[in-house]
Amino acid sequence: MDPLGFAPHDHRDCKREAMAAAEAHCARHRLNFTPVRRRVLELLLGGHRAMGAYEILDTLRDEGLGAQPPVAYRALDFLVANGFAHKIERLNAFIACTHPETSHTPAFLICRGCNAVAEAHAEPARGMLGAAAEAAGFEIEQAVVEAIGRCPRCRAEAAPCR
Amino acid sequence: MDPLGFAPHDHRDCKREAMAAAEAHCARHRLNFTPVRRRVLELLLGGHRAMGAYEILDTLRDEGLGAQPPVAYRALDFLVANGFAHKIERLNAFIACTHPETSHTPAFLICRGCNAVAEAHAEPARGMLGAAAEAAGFEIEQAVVEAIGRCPRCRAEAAPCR
DNA sequence: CTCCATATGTTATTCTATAACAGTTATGCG
DNA sequence: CGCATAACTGTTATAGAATAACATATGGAG
Repeated sequence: MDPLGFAPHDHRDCKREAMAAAEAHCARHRLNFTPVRRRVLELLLGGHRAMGAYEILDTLRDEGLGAQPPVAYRALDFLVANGFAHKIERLNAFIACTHPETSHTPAFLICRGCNAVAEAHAEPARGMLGAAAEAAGFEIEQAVVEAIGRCPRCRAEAAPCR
Repeated sequence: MDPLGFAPHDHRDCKREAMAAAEAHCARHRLNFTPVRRRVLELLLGGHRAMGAYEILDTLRDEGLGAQPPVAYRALDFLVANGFAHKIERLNAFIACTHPETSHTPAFLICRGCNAVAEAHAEPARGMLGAAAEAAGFEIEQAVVEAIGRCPRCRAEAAPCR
């Protein structure tokens, strides 16, 4: 559980930009960017890692923004539905989207050492999977692509002499 | 929750073959294919669909093979670790592998209508994702690829006139 | 103002998963 | 054989993830 993206950068910048993008998107689409929703996105952006719903809920509770699970889940549902965050199925956790607005099929690189998560692009509907689906008569609407492995930092720690 | 593979076939056959393959693999690798493990694989093969750990546990309990969650989870862990079954992260459920022995990177087609799951091949480590990982210095060890959509049957039901 | 949609608050429950420890069986080795 | 050890099972307890159901508030649209 550490920085992220696997490359150091200014978190404040990406947080500020992402919040601004979310504000703009909500204004444009008449979406209700309420305090709870805003705060949850801030938490995800600030944590800059995959966070469990209950971890987020703890903070909301401390801040008087809601004490029960549905409060957190509703906000997370909103963020996911609007592309501001993604769910990492493998971790049962959520992470802020690092490039919203861009239409994308997200793929994730999950480090099994430090649980850091990087978001990448992938179009699984094309390529082998798409072909297999078509052959089976299956219509792909959405895809979960999550690679588990080791990030540069953890690889370096594990095998310093390589 | 229905048949599977999206194509009708003789379940008895695939069940018998898969059990035989598991027996052989365990014998060859000195793995302990105990009654609980055997029974859980049978259940997965017989159900021929993604099954929750607690659904399996219910049956084990009825049959006097174990009443507590760890019993089911341990057996499932064994089956997954040895390639006899896979976990469907999206459903928090487990499914028997339809072609064990073959080394493979499984990908799944999950129907959101009936929850049927078909197993396909995919090599996400190649292609776009592999390139992105390499660029990030990330070493992929394993990947979860799950496509959500509609199977032929559910597509037909939903849009009979298409 | 009233109705309706949207969002929040709360209770309760279900499902998923694992930690921790106790007992039991199987196996290998001296 | 007898013992040590590893592997497996049994059980208790708890943590974590998710949602159903219903109550309340709030903010427009007509």
